Amino acid sequence: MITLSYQSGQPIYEQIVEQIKIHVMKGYLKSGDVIPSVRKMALEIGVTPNTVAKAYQELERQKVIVTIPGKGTFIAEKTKVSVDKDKLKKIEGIIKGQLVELKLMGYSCEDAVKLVKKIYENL
Amino acid sequence: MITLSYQSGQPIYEQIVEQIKIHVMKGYLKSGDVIPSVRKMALEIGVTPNTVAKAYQELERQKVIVTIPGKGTFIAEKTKVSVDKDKLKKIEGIIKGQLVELKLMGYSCEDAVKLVKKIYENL
Amino acid sequence: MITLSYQSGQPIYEQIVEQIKIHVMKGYLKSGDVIPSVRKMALEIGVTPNTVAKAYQELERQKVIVTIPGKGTFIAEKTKVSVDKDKLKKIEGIIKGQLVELKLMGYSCEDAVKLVKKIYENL
Amino acid sequence: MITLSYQSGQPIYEQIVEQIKIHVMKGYLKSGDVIPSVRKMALEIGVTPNTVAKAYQELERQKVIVTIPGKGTFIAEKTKVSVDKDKLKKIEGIIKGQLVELKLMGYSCEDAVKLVKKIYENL
DNA sequence: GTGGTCTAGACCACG
DNA sequence: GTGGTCTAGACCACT
Repeated sequence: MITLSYQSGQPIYEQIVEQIKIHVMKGYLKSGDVIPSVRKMALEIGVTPNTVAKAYQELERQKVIVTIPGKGTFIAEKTKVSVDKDKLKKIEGIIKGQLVELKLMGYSCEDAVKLVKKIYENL
Repeated sequence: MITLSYQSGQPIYEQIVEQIKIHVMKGYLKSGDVIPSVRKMALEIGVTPNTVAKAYQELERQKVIVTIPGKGTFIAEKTKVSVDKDKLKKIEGIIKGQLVELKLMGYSCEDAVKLVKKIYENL
Repeated sequence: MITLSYQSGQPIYEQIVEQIKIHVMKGYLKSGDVIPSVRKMALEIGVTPNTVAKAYQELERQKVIVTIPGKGTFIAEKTKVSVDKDKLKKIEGIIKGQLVELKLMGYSCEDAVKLVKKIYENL
Repeated sequence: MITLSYQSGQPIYEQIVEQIKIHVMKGYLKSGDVIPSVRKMALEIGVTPNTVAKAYQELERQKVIVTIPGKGTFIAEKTKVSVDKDKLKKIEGIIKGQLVELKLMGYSCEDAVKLVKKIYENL
């Protein structure tokens, strides 16, 4: 369900968050589906429960999942995500940093766009 | 010359590195130009010399600048940057993370591409 | 594990880097082995954690070790080191300087070669 | 007479010292020959007189040259260089460091020896 | 003046 | 617990 990379530099909990979001986006996980408990998930992917808990907290904060105490954790109903200006700015900043690197590596605008398309379509 | 954001979470030294690279890319800084000494720059932007030194060392490692101890620091001659596979993978990973967020915010592939184009052209 | 010389003039962090590389080469440290945390190592050899951290970062840059923040630092899988032309030139320059000294001390080419062989075999 | 590299990392004054020693070794400069004054040399090679002065001081300390106040600076008579144990150890240490790098780059003992021979013969 | 190195101590995110 | 970053201040070698 989740595959982790310890070398990407990306925090483990973020990788969990991101991949669950992707699963939801792709439709592998739908509203109301149960997701494994913190402990089960921790065992499955070989990390400490702490890390999974942190990921779940973040997902809950983003209203992607809901935990019903005593029952379990479920995928939330789809809600329109409001476009948060601050968040968008942050995203742009991060992308900008990566585009700088690409440009220095000789990537033209078209090259970069092609790369982005490839990644997006693979989402 | 350099503007810092203490809220972005991005390390200061990385911000310095990135902005100098951008200045070079935009042509504001050319081969042979002197850049402020570690101390001067530190005073200007209000950080300790150590932090600036770390940024300069990173830039030197990437062959963007050349420092001659006792003389100063200069913009290096342009050299073709070899495409590092690992680095590219890392960049792709980061972009992927941001695209996920964008998609969740309702961005279509075209929207994302448009955003990327806008950012790239502003480089 | 590490023995430092404060008289050689060689930076502490370089000595750490070099000795860990030697340990890896000699097989005392193998892929996957843990090396002491920055703080532990710092205590052991009596320097500040910062200096050890600098050494570790350099080793990571050279792909000798892999560090997983929050978990620890490990010896990386062996990877073929690509021959860097600039680096080779630098090495030749340094060796040249030492050979000049040796020649002035009366060392013939054979003497020098014998010395090099002795050092290499002791690696 | 002297060619400098600002990128080798080797101090300028050391480069001057080394190259003059090489000239002497090769016989281009013989006992009693005059070498340019500090100022002349500084102009010729484009460094500050300070740097040349430092080099000359070092050469004098090593009895390679002698300055006769009011007359000029001359190549000293050849004197047998006594083998200084401390110095030898230092040289070995430096060579060792470079051999580590070479070994990591895949150089065998023979490769290293070949390199050393090439450099020595070019002295 | 320059950059390079080191110390001492702090805060933070991550697991 | 881990490593990453930053500050404040010091000393050194080099130009």
